Order: sequence, then C-alpha cells, then structure tokens
Amino acid sequence: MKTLSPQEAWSGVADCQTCTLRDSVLFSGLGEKEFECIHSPIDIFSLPAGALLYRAGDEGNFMYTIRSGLIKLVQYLPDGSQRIVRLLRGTDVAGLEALLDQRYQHDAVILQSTEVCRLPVEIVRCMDRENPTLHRELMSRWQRALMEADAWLTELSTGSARQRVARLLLRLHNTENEQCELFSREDMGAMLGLTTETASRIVAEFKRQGLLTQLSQTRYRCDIPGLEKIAENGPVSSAD
Amino acid sequence: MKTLSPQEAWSGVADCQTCTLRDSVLFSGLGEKEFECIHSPIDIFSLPAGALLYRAGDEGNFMYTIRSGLIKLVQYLPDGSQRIVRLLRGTDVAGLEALLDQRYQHDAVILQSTEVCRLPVEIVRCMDRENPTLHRELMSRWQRALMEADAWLTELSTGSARQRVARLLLRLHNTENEQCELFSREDMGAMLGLTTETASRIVAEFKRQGLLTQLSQTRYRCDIPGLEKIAENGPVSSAD
DNA sequence: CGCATTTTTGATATAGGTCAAGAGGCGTGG
DNA sequence: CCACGCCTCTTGACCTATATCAAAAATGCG
Repeated sequence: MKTLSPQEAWSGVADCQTCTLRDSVLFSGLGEKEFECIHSPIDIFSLPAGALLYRAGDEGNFMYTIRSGLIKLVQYLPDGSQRIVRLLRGTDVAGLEALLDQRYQHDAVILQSTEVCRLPVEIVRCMDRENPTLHRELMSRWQRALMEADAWLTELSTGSARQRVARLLLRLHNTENEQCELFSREDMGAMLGLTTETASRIVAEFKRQGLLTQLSQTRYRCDIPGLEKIAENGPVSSAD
Repeated sequence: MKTLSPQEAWSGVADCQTCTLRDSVLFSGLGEKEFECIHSPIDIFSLPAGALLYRAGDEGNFMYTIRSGLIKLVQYLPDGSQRIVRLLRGTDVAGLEALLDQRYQHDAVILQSTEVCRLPVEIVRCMDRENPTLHRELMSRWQRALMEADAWLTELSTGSARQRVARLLLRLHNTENEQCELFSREDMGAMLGLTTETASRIVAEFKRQGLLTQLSQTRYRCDIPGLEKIAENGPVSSAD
C-alpha cells in the first residue's frame, strides 16, 4: 500500500490542527469545516538522504508537504543522462501533479534528511472544493514552482561555469549565517549542466580564493559579495 | 487604459459563448451562469510579429488566451543578456500569474502574428469561484506550463548544440505536414543557450545534410527520423 | 537601387569536456 | 583498533565544441 522506498520511516500521524508549521504550510487558513475532509490519516515520514520519495511515472496518489530537509527533482533524458530540474525545501509541496491525476513527472530524491507530511490527494481535492483559500494557495504553489523553474533556466543554465556555481551558492546560502550546506559534486553538475569534474574544479578554486571556507564535511561559509560579483561579471577580475 | 504596445490592434469584442475555439480553450465547460461573470467586455487583439503583449514587471491585470500565433516569454539576467524561457501557442494562456495579483514575470513578445483574447483577471477570478471545471482547467494550465519549463531545461538546455537544435525543431514541427516555421537565429540561440552564430551554423549544416529543406523564407520541411537520431545520439554518425 | 539588418562563413581562442590517475574519507570486517 | 576496499573529490593533460571576432553574402526595406 505504501509507495515509499525501502528506507522509509513512518514517524507518526499528523494532527494538522495543531501543526507547528501551520502558518507557512499548504493548509494555513483552513477552518474546522475543512478538516472534515481528512478521512484517512495524514502520515508523517522521516527520510534519510538518498531515499526516494517517489519515482517518475508512479501513479500520483499523494502530495507531500515538506516540513524540513531538501529534496531534488530529477528528470531523465532519452539518452539516460539526468538533470536536476528543481529543489524543494521546507514548506514546499512535492507532487502537485497528483492533484490532476497525473503520474509523477520526476524522481524525488532526498538530498538532506527530510520530514514530510503525506497528503492523500482526495483530501486535498476535497479541501480545494470547500475552501477558496486553499485553492488560492495551491495556485500560488504552482506559480512558485514555475518561477523556480524559470530561474533555474536563466540563472543556473546560462553563463560560464563559474557564474553558475556562484549563483547556485547564492541560492543555497542561508541569509542569516552566510553558510551553506553543499552536496555532491555530481549533483551540482546535474543542476548546472556541468560535469562532475568541472563542478569540483570550480568549488576547489572558490575555496582557494577564499570565496568558500569549509567548516565541516558539507558546510561552508560563503563570501556573499564576492560570489555576487562573480555571478554577474562572467570574466575573472583576478587581482586588483 | 490599454496596456498593449503601440503596434496593438483591437479587432473586436469576443462572444465567448459562440467562440470557435470554445472546446480547447480555458473557458470550455462553462455554463450560462458563469458567463454572468463577464461584466466588462473581452476584447480580441491581432498582433503582428515583434509586438509586445506585456512587459516583465507590468501590473498583471489581464490574462490572454492565445487563439493563434506564437509568443515568446523572455527573461532578462542581471548582466542584460536575455533568455527565452518558453513559447506559447494556440490555446495556451499567457499571464497566469496575474490571477495571483502578481506582476508579469516575463516580456511576452509576438514571434508570429497572433490573435489573443484579453481576459480581465476579475472575470477569471469570478468564474474560478463559480465553476470547478474552470478551476481545474486553470491548475492544469499551470501544470502544463511547468512541464514545459522542465522540458525546456532537460531537452533544450542539455547536450550538444546539434542535439538542442534538433530537439527544438522536433518540438516546433507540425506533425501533419512535417513542416516547421523557423524564426531568427538570434531567438533560436536565446532559446537554446547558444550564440547566434552557432545556431546559424547548425541550421546551415542541417540544410546541407538534407535534414532541413527550405520551402520559403521561414518555412522548412524536416526530416523527422533524421532529427530524432541526432536528438538522441550526441555524436555524429556522418555517413554509414 | 542602396542601406540596414540578418545570415552565413571563416579564423582563432578558450572554456569546459573527457580520460585517467591519485588522494582523502568512511564504513566494514577482521 | 587497524586495514582494506569503495567511493567521492581533486588534479592533471589533452582535445574538441562552442564562443568570439570579423567580414562577406544574402535578404528585406524604404
């Protein structure tokens, strides 16, 4: 019955009415009445990095609200090569297409350990009928995904490799502490349309130039202004 | 009051109830009742190639159903270079973001002379409230745009220049007559993330190889199987 | 018919791909 | 606790695809 990967880990049944994320989440703005739509339980899952949330082509029976973590949406080309088309993080919704009775369009793979609420589509459909706010919220999610997709194209698939890497780092970095959590060079390549080697070379170069400072295995401190300069000016302004 | 470009051409007021495109268009499946939402008139415009439907950043007061023609959605990077993120054609909807009170995300520029119905957002919002079918139709438009955006990334921004051009041609070609209408090399480049020169070289090469046969200024006959081969196998299999 | 724009072509430079090897981590099992 | 093997990251050397710069051809427009 469950379609989660072997690494799945059921970690409870959600109580949406007392949800800590209630404000930022899909179901914000719902009243008593709409919760009557919840006939089947909404399960919460904890998934480790590497786990598969769903696979492209699977029947879309669930949507997922991401509570925390990071997920990549991967699409395959006829020749077998893969491309990461989007990242999803806290408060994003995965599997919107399920609402339209479509099969999933991507593989959804956990990049950083993630907690999700699994929403049966019938529930969301029911609520969508009852509640204009959710309805609007759904459209807004779609629009957000679309803007993200467009940005992915213009920012991360245009310009030199250095620019792309810089732009990716700027997207990933946490505004508060100027830090970011990097993932494998292979994934970076698949996001930017570069080879693993090129991604590696550029990250290494950024480290040497002090634009990135490694704090731990995957954690880095970013020189935001420096990266911004690179993101815009393609050409290197080596020393001045 | 109107926000269309100088080249605008008002060409009538739509009568949606007798619309010839009624079946395929956003408003399919509407009944008498919903048409009561149409308080202000829905105008039809004919726009020549080069005209601007709307500009990125403009206040989104209208959505547009495209009756015929071809429109490019253009996004600009900080450095001024541009990238075409999507094409819209007959039965597509431009300016969905207006429904969410957002400003337009792109410049929408006419590539091939186009007829559009201009829908004031209030009308669409009103109908969306009244009619679940339209509601679903809207979500489905968003999803379609999203799939298109993803495909743009995986098909048109990945692989060698030859592959990309081939894939673009396959996307553009009319299934019935194996023909396609090409546009400027500059636009092709902006769609594929290539320079104008590279786009030109490859089109020229395809012509020499007989994969494309020029029928008129912008019209070509395409060797579909040949192009498909190139779209998949990166490497050239020159002669066999 | 001549000017402006776009397309094509050429010559050259270079960014990034490819192939290959070494280095560093990490987990597993002895 | 150490050693081995696996995997990812890094680095090097080389090569090719595409960008770049430039000019000539073609096309369209007034």
